[in-house]
Amino acid sequence: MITPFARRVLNVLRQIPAGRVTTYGEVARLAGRPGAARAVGNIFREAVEPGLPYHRVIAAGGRVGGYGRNPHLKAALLVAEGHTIRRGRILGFKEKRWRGRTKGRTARG
DNA sequence: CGCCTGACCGAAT
DNA sequence: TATTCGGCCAGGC
Repeated sequence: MITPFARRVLNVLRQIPAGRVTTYGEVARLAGRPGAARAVGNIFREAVEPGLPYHRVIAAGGRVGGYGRNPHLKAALLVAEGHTIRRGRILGFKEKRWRGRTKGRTARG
């Protein structure tokens, strides 16, 4: 079902650069609904749009989270992008965490 | 509007 | 570190 919110959520999803990860809560926030992390997960679950980096959205604390009927696939895709997963968590999560900025600036600009 | 579910989050133990 | 519990929100009926 295409809803305005789902629309924005998928839009944010497209902004996530490869090699980085973000959380459901962050996506919800960027989509304009802070706290709707659960809803975001539901949207991904129903979303059928191909070509979107669903696997780059993980749970808080660096936990991999779910992935429909293929939770292992999510981990595999993340590892394939250069991440390291240990005990269901991404190592160096806070280092690779995407904050919603594709245009990283190193001071001054 | 109420009821239920879920790819969640944060705090407490 | 792992487990438990309450809160939060969107979607479908």
